[in-house]
Amino acid sequence: MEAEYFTADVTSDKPPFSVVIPPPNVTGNLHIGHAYEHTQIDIITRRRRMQGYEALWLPGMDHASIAVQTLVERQLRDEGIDHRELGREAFVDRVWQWKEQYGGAILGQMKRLGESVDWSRERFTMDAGLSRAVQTIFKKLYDDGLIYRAERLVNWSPALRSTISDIEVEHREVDGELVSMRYGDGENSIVVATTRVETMLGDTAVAVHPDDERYRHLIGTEIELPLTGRKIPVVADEHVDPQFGTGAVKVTPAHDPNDFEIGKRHDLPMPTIMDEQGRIAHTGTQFDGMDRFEARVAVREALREQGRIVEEKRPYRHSVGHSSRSKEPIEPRLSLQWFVKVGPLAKAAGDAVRDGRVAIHPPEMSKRYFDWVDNLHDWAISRQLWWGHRIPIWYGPNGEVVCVGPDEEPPSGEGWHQDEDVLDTWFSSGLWPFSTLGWPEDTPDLRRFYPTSVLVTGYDILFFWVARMMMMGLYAMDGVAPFKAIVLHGMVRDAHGKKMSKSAGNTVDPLEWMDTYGTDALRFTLARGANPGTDSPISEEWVAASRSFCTKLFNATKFAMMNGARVPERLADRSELTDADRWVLDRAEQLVSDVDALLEDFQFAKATEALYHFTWDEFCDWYLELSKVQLDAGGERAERTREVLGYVLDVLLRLLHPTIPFITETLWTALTGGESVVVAEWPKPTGAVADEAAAERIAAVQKLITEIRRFRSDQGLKPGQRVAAKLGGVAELGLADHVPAVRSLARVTEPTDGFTSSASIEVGLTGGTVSVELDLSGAVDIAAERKRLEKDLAAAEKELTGTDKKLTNPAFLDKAPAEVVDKIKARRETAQSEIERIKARLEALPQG
RNA sequence: GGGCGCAUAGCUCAGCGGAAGAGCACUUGCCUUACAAGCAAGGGGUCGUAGGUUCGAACCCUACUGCGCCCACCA
Repeated sequence: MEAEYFTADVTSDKPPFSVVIPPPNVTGNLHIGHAYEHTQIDIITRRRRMQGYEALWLPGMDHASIAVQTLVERQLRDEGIDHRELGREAFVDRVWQWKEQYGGAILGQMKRLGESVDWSRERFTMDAGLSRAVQTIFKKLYDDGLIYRAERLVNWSPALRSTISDIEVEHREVDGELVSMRYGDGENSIVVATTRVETMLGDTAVAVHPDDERYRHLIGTEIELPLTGRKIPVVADEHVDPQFGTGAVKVTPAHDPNDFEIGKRHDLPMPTIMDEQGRIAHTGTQFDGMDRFEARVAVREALREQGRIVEEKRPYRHSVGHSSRSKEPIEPRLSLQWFVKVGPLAKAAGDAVRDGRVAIHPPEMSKRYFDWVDNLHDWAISRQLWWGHRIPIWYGPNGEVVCVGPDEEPPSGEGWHQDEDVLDTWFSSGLWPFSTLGWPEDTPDLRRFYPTSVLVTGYDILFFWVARMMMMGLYAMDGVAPFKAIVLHGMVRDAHGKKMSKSAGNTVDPLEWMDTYGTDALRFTLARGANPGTDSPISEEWVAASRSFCTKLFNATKFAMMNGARVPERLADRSELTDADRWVLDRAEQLVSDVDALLEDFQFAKATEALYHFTWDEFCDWYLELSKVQLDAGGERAERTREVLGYVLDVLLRLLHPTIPFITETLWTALTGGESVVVAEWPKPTGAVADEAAAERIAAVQKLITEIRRFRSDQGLKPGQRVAAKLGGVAELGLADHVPAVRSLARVTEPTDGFTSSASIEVGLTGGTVSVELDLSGAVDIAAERKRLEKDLAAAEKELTGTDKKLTNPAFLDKAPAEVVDKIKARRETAQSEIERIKARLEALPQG
């Protein structure tokens, strides 16, 4: 157990900080999506810990009971065992075996991601403690009249032989058929249409609109229902749209939601004509025992033989609800189920976000949330499964119904039995933020960590889980919402933004990448793609690039330490530091405040990007190179440089630690001699005022060096080849101190006695021009030089035209803010002088 | 049927009213004493189309086109 990661040093006065983390995949695999999510959570938590908060995770597992049950059923089937014959208790044992088998693997994988969690078994769901929480909340809801039992039409999954909830139904467009058929005969006949012909066996009426003249004479009469010999009434109902189809609707109350409502209004019988596996049953016809799809064909052909088929449209494209777990079309089925009355719960859940007590990141996602909680149907919570929390209701021999609380003895004796159903998996998952903290007991954890600080999860689970936790939390915890912030991320996609799926073959195994490139490289890649609320593509190439970054960081630290870098007690006075020192310190200062603000706002991608660019483009490419010159100078200068190197690296490694914990731990402890960067202090801005003048001089040096390098490259000089050069105008611009740096980085040496200027370049800087004369001691590539100058000239002329156009526009001068006008004016002047300079150079060039 | 989002360099994405950006890929030259998993230099975009607002639009508005997602009990 890695307790030191989150329980050690709990001595600060910082408020507690807790995070709810979603569970890994029930199959036991660490999916790349989980690596993505857990990386974000770990970044948040590690930063908080460095800031001195007492940070706690509430890890979850096994919440998806239907999926677990399906998996174990499949496993049993592979062994040739029908789980129904196994019996309930033996089945539950199997599930526990399954958990033992896969649970451990998941823990190992999480640890490799660098996560620091108490994975002790007590925190896992389905344990006694959590069952107690489930029982307590059920009883409370029951006593408050928010749980009721009713016969309703529910979504039935014939494959699972269980109810599923509304949100577990996926609507998909499928090619079906629309069959119109005649009921009754002659004058007393009506044509109705359906996509599910087999349901006609359960029809108990035909409905028409009350004002529909075509059918007025039939209302109240009875017509014959084919194949069954039954007589069914024609009823008038407002629900029927006279414009649609024939204006007449067959009514199957037990197998269609609309028809159920019509059936209730007209007090129609509601025969169920299918069994729990979706086979026709109890109709007394030859179709009994047929599967529903088989029956669809058989019934249609039987009607055709009787000449009752009037019209067929095939294919007929329409939307059909499918079970999100087992993928087959769901069947509306009439059955007795337990429901939660969600009205007051959903209202509270909506209000908590509406009035700002809970913030959703990114805020655009709030609308989806409101649409959902504001239009919620009552929640069917009973499931006809064996794995899950059983409904704590006992039935007595004389029709008694008793809800048993956690400290109550269930009634025993002849004829008493517990409800066979288990609760919807989201019922217990909704309790997560407080049941994991020991609720219903009044524990120290609960007092300290509820409400939790932040929930990080995918937007795909907003309705399933987030909204449930909101409802349950607010209800159980006296109106205190379970978290202060909800951070929604997108899905990890492949390199081309395609959804990852096993069938598309574009899934990735994060463990393989971790082995090849390192865990930090994977984490860095995932963090770099983590823009709130949007999907994130990932590819192996990008993980490789992240590994390069880690290597770069390693080498930079190695270089600094080889040269004696050390973290100073306190930095030397600014007057003892060079422009380069001041510049890099100011940049680091800026980085601290940028990264801190971005992480505070859960902008992982931007924070990671800022760290990447500072490390590579500023620290490595410029400061390390400049520091070589300063180190060569020796003495105090070198000593100060070692301190700046140490200081900046220390800050940088601490800033990077939440994202790439492993390499930063190694480098930071080596550099500082500190115990562990995990418990190091999170960098804070020092409040130092940036030295603008130093920054400007460094920018000038960078430009000068780049221009010389560009010239060298154009002239085909090898990077290592040193060339004598005279630098003119340096002192006038206050850059005299930087000459050694320019010479070192641009690889130009002091002119010697035989110096002959064979080429020269001029670099325009703010405040003046530096001229560089080079002794190439050989032919100068005049064509290349001309080409380059012409390109620069074209750019400058374009700039002049653009700025001129603005400055000659009176409306612009009149209406644009003064600072914008000044900026454009300055740009125009620069362009003007550039053009003159380049033109002079071109004229001076020998003809070639 | 309702709602939301996205169209910017070859690919993946930032930028969201005042000079078109990054990473990868690409071209050229380099084993320059931290790093070839590297260094240096460079090429590449009328910011989906058409209108409008504005001194000024990738950015705001309208329409259109093409993608993607969510929600939904019309036979």
